[in-house]
Amino acid sequence: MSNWYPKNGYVILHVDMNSFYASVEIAEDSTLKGKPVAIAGNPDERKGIIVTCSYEARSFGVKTTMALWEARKLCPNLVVLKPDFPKYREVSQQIFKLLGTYTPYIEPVSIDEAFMDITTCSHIGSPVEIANSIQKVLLEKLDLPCSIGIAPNKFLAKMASDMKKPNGITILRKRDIAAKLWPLPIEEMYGVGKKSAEKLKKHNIIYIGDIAKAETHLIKSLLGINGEKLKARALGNDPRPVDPEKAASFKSIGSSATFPEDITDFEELLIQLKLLAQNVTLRLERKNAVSDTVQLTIRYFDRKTITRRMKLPTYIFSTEDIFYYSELLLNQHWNGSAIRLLGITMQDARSKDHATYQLSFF
DNA sequence: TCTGGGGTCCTAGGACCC
DNA sequence: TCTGGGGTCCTAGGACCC
Repeated sequence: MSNWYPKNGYVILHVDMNSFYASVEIAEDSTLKGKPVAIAGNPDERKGIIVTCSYEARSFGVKTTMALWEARKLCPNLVVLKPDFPKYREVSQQIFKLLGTYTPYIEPVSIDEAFMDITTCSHIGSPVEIANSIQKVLLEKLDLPCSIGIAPNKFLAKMASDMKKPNGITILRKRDIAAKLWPLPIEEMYGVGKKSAEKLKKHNIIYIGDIAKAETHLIKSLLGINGEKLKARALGNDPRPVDPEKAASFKSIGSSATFPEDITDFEELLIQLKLLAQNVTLRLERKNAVSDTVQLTIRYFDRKTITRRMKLPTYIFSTEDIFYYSELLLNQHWNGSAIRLLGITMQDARSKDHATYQLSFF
């Protein structure tokens, strides 16, 4: 059993850190161990929400995206911390470095998640032995727990890592699908959100197994191309390779902010817009990127949200340029109502090196 | 006392060209 | 003398994920 390696297939791991931000804080401050800990954006603001929380906090019913005041009501002793993203990014790098000692075929999915293709790692050990070793190393060196899924493709590995938390290792072979995957409600399937679940339920598609068995034309008419993909995955098929190149790639880079109070004053909006432009510049610099499409997001007091974008004839990257064009967009499209959130996103971003030809015309 | 911030991918309509 | 079909670019918005 522990020597499971398919003759003509891949072995993919999905490594998922458990309540990552909270775990990083607890690893750093041992007095937090065993306490209900939550990371919340704007801990002092009324609009703060729970970003992550420890399993102790979860036992009180505290959940991700829950309003902070609501979480405090459920768990009066909740320890609430501000997120420290630079710290999490750094720990994340240490994690990926450790994962890199097993194989170079690693695709980071987010700050705390990665796929690993260990098909050619049989000299290190069986998949389960490798997963055990990874868990042990991350726990010993960084004091961080993770769950790992082992499967013949990315989708199944992802679903598997979700099945045992925290500290789980789950194998999901093709032959396990009917017993382990199909009984799950569709909401738990990666790629099925609230909207899709609603549509599917109207047609009596309740469990992942129902997606697998559904007529292709039905699922396609309901969800389009994504529906076809979902059906294939529910049947255990996912051709996507683990792509280490993805780590360095990017398509858009942006920054947005929800204000403590809605803003109606134009001068105040400009001040906020400038701050966003500065932030976007920093992010572009970090990736050595430029872009020729500026997108402004406006969320009004009633949460109605619009996006307006502008394609430019040249690449830009300076705060001045980004501010100039986003102000233009704001001027053109603001309807005058109170604004709750502003965001600037540079679309179609690319590395400066790839864009030097166009830039050289300046 | 409602609901953050960072992204990706897909769709769909209109303009324009051949 | 009533109107094809394909391709690409641009824009806006929706769904989803962590």
